[in-house]
Amino acid sequence: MQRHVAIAFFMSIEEEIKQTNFRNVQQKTILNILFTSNWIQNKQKEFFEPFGITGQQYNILRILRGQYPNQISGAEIKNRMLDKNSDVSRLLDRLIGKKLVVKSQCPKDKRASDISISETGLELLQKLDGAIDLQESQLMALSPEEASALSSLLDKSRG
Amino acid sequence: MQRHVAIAFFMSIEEEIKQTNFRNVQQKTILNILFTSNWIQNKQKEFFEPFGITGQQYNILRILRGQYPNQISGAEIKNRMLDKNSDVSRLLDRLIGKKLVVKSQCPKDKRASDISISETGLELLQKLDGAIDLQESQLMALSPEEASALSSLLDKSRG
DNA sequence: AAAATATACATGTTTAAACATATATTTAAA
DNA sequence: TTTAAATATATGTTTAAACATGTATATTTT
Repeated sequence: MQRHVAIAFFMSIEEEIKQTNFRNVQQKTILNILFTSNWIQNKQKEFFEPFGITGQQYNILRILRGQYPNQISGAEIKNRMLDKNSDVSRLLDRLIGKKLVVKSQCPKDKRASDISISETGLELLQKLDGAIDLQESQLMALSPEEASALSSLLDKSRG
Repeated sequence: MQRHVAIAFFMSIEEEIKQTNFRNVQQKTILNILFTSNWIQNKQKEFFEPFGITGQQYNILRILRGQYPNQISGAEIKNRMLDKNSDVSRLLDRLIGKKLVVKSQCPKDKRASDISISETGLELLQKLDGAIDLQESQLMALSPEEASALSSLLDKSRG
């Protein structure tokens, strides 16, 4: 049997924000979540830049592909978004401008709109898929078990 | 001996963003970090609003108090911030406008500035301290051990 | 059915974030 | 020592976030 030793180097939150005194471990953890979120968003911005979309726009495309070929309303998109404050109306305008999304009035409820991802949008996502998996595995340097534990703790933390 | 049973209800990330199919657990965890960060920031915004400051401004005041009575440069503040893209120059302008921060030219390096928290700023933080502890313990509904495990996993995830 | 209320979305306005560029000063190189 | 490169910060400009308000349609109440 062969033994494998993985040595990983990473910076603690203390090093990242040069702070060692926290009021308590809960505060430190809150700062760590905010810091890590910014860190992920910066990596994503870099990644998406050559494709001409933002992380938030990708988020919407991903939601729409999940429903494809069904259409959903703007309100439903908002419900599913990571940032519940998003200005969905104008985010969609930009995606429609890029021909990645199509919108029509909902016949059953004329206030609402039927939104779906376009062929062009699907093609873009398809082109991104492989790269995304790679990028995400690099972004999240944890084993499946560790990632799962992290996700559960986050769920619980929002109690 | 008495037994205590704590029953906590919380929503999983699947429920929060109404998505059950993730490409892998790493992707789910990334989305959970981004979602939880937004969630925290929304709670913080609500909390800080009556005090007339934003979460980012509080972050700077906290950094400056950590150095008090020493002064630090704008660049050093940036190094210690959660969001390394912050526009420190104009964030400081706003804090100076509120008389919470004072700035002078650094005599040793005339390019740089010496920044410190004002008496008014210290008083504001002092007024906030108790409320912050309470708010943070509510924001982070985890035991010290769980919070610590969460923070460690976040550190490791940025490998 | 009429009036009141709620909902889905759009849009106007104010504020701040993002990004590039400019300026002064300091440090390093030729 | 003059020039070049780097650093600290300020500022101009473009873009998007935040917040309020408006408009049309739907639902509920009386």
